[in-house]
Amino acid sequence: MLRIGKLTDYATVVLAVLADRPGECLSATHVAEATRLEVPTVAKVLKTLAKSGVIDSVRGVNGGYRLAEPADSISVAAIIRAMEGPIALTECGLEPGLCAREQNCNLKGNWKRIGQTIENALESLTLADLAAPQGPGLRLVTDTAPVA
Amino acid sequence: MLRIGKLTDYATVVLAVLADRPGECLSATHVAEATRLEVPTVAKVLKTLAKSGVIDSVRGVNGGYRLAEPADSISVAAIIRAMEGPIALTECGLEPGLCAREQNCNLKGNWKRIGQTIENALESLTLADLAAPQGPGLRLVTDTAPVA
DNA sequence: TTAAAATGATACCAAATTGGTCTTGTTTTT
DNA sequence: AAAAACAAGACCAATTTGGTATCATTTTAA
Repeated sequence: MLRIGKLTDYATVVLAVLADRPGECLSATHVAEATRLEVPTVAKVLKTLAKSGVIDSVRGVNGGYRLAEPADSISVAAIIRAMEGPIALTECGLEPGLCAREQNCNLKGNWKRIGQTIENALESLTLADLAAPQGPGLRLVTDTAPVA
Repeated sequence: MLRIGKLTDYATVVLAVLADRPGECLSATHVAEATRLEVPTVAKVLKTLAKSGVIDSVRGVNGGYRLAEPADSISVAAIIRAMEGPIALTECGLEPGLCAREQNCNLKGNWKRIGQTIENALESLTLADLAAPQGPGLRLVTDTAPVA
């Protein structure tokens, strides 16, 4: 199963809550109650998202977190990147030197392209689309330019 | 990093070798030498691929493995499915009942759609494309119908 | 008929990743 | 000054995964 981590899944749920109350500052505790997730887990997710700039954090009493941008400006790709790092299916697609027989391997470049294509698909899908109950215009525009 | 297992990566390398000699029956040992991978690992990959019908196996002396279909008929999606099972990014996208708050979660359906979109993208890419050194027409046609 | 070559099946171990929790420190408001 | 909330990092446990070894079965060829 081509997969992402559970925390990334949680991240979308958490972000959906924030998207529901634009501008408001919600504490980790509040989000945990809304999502039925454990507080420490939610806190971890929120911190990770804040570190990469997807959400803003406000410290002190009545502090909390809020979206850094409107929900329709936050791409699913950005969320996944925030939680999991660069999007690539194989290590080969990331950095050279990890694969022992890199020079004889004619597949590496193609894996990279596949990853980029998927990333493009996720780039054009936003948090607003995800949060919408059965979002009407959930359209995925993917890679367009032939990768020659 | 949105990822697939190492064995799936190996599978593409292994299949590329088989694609290079259409019709010929290559033993696990031979493929291992060609790919510089360990024999037991290659054997495991080949067996998995054979079980799901991507390649055919021939037992006995001079036996081995060969592609079940022409390389341009074997999709990357089929390879990934053979090695990893159903393509889905989250458990929610697979079977209901795994998520505690499934009924209050408005994201589930959308995750499933994202997974299907990616699967479509991988469906239209074949082993022949992967094996081609710098394949000219590496085009990915993805989900087309708006997911309303 | 027998031996060798090859796959089939299974079990097992070790290591890496991940999910989850806890503790301590810092900031800001009241 | 105290309380509320985030920040940072250490830590542990469990699942998964990669990799290896063992034994059985099939088929060809001498």
